[in-house]
Amino acid sequence: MGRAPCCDKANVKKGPWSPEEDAKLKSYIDQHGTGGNWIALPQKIGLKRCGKSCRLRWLNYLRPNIKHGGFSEEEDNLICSLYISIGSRWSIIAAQLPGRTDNDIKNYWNTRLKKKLLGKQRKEHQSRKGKLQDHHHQVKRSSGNLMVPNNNSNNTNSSDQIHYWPELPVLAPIPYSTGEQRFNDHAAIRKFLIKLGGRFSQDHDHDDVMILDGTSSSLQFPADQLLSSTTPQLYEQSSINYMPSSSMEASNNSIDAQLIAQTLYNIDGTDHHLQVFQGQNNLQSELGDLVYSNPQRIDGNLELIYSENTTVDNRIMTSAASGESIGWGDMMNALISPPVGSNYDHQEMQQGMMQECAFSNQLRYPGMQ
DNA sequence: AAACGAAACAACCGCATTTAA
DNA sequence: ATTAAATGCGGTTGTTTCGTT
Repeated sequence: MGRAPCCDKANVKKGPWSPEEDAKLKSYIDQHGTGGNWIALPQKIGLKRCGKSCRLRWLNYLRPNIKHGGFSEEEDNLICSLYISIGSRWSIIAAQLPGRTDNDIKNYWNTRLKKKLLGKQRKEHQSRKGKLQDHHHQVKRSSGNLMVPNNNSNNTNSSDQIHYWPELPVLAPIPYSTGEQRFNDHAAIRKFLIKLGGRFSQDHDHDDVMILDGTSSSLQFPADQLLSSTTPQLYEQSSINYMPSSSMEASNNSIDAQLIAQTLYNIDGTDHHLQVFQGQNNLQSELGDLVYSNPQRIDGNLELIYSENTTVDNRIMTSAASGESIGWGDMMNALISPPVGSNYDHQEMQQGMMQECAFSNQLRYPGMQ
């Protein structure tokens, strides 16, 4: 048995909205609000529209302070950064961009932003391909631990650091340009992170305090998996206490929560973003320094995020280049697992990572195994 | 000027989640 | 606790606009 239809399909108008319909809907909602019932609303005001259609029209076009088009570089960066972190959760991404709707952002991503990034990426890919292969062989010969860059090297050119494990996308801080509340709001952060799978210590018996942007929410994430994989260790920094969870069941949602927390942390407009890199391996520190001392690198095009040597492997680039859509699963796999069939030595790479993480964890948690 | 294709935008559809009875 | 309705979301499709030939 199928689901009951939300409206009488035969009696509802479809297609573009006329100015009259818009006016009717807008004036009613302006005066009375939605009444908490979209399904009943069209009948009330004599619109032959499905309630869902009314809702969509209101949310995407009629409600006040909606912006269309003219995305700034700042917005581009934020969208890309969040997409990398949480995937195609457009409503969440939209919540970070005042005046933007999820539909708008989704369309913008699908029609322009993705191409813009991939165009850049492909150019980079071509120019670096030869360089990368040469250097990879060199490193493999000279070092047993790929995670540890040569400390003697003063070379901060990112193209010479690309042989190590991919860093997470890191963005220069983007100051909020409006007074609108986003994740500065305690309740919003809480709600959002709970939704993504984070837990608050008041719900459990913990006193761990994680502070995002000065907000003293108490959060805890089962983050073991990420700590032993690719994520920079954000959580133990001076403003954030991370306690590794005893659970090994780090869900995707928890990973999402961490990633977006990190993303938001990185872009929250304060200067403590540099702490993200403390306690990490030298490479990540250097990359952090590099990024923040050289915002041009990522300004407007996010080359770091999509450079072929860092986060996105050939599987994605191939599918993207051929016009296929890139799924979040693919993206995550590319971030968390090494590229299969690439030039990287998978096991060697992972082993190096594990060693490096164990070492840095030992430094940070001397008493812990 | 017409035809065509690509890009951009608007809206729909179906599924998942939330809410209320 | 259960269930149906309402809502929200993301993927997809349809339509319009723009640029090129």
